[in-house]
Amino acid sequence: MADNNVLELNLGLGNNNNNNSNFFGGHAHAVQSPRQRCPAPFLIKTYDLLEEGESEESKQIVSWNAEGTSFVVWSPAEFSELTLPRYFKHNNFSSFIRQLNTYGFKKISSKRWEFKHEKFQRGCRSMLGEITRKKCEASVFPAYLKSSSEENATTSSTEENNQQLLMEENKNLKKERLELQMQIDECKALEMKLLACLSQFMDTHQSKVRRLC
Amino acid sequence: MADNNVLELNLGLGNNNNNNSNFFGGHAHAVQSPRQRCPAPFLIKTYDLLEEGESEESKQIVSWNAEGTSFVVWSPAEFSELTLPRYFKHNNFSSFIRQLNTYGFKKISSKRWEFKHEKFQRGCRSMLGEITRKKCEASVFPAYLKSSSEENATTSSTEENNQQLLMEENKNLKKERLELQMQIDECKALEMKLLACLSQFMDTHQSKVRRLC
DNA sequence: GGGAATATTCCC
DNA sequence: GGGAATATTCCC
Repeated sequence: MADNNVLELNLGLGNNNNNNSNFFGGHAHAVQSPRQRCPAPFLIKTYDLLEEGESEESKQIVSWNAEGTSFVVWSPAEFSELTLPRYFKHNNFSSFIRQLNTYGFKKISSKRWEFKHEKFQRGCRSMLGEITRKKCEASVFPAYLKSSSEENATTSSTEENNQQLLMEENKNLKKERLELQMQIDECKALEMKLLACLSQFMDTHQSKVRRLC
Repeated sequence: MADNNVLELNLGLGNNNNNNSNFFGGHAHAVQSPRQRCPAPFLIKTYDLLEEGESEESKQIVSWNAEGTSFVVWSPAEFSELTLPRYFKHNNFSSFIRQLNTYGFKKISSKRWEFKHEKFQRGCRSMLGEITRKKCEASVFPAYLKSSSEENATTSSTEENNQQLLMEENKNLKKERLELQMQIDECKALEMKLLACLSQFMDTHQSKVRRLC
């Protein structure tokens, strides 16, 4: 067990940095409070990759837009071949896009590979912590309760409403769990009785037959 | 959308093969019938890596045991540095171990890094399809509920944090409900069998006694 | 775009 | 060893 760690190599061979947690002294998955978290590795890497691209040549591959409110991948081919593997464990443009979608970025041009997220802007590294991964759950919230845009300021009434519904459902689920558990206990008790009955019956039968013979 | 594919590069740059699905013409996550599936990429790579190691030098790094019923990583350091990155997207021995555990391999020696799985044996590539990933069964309460005081959340995010915890707990409760329901179904089925058994036994007994009297 | 599977990481 | 988060892949 402890041996694993001894044997682990940190060669830092190349195309990625495995030491994200070192930088932020935190655990990527500690507690998921939506604000003020250390940003996800993906966001930091993407931000770094844009910051690094201050030379003219790299700007032809990927860069912020003029205002620094979105970014453009000018050359997806070079970006995939040269940039991605230096930051990630792959060179697939579509995997990069998948991550952008996961974190709520929007493609804002049909002509260019231009992506935007309210909290992802040049010079605002500290805002990255406010970008959260989309949850895959969603079944908890009825669709009609969801606000139309995720970027909206949270209307407190909706939120309270949601919370109340959640607590209600939660309470019911716990009650149901208790009932199910009791059902199981009953089932098991009955099972025992049946088995006892069967075994007793077999004994009786045996001796009765023996007596009769 | 379709453009993504056009723009994707398959450079085969180096440390990994992204084209598993090509070999098997199947989808890694198609239908999960327990038998006769195309094996998980991890299993194929690990098997390949052992098959490749027929030269004497690579046998000093990793090899099957004498009977071909388990395998040994003789040199974890070289294995991590040289072998792993040629098959996987990392060079961490512990990540490799994590995968072995996920697929149900057992460490069978305290002195060596020797691992065994009933369905993972030399010359039996076709058995790999019978090895399945372990399912992750979640406990109802998220781990982070156990530690009482977490990082100091701001008053505004406390509520959101709360909500997230609620959603998490909710999700887990639903999962547990399903499991309990299944337990009950099993219980009931067993009950039926026992009752049938009992009644049949009584019939037999009755007629036997009647005949004897 | 996003659902869902597998892979990798990090922690206990 | 395994839980759980993030990353990567593959498919619709």
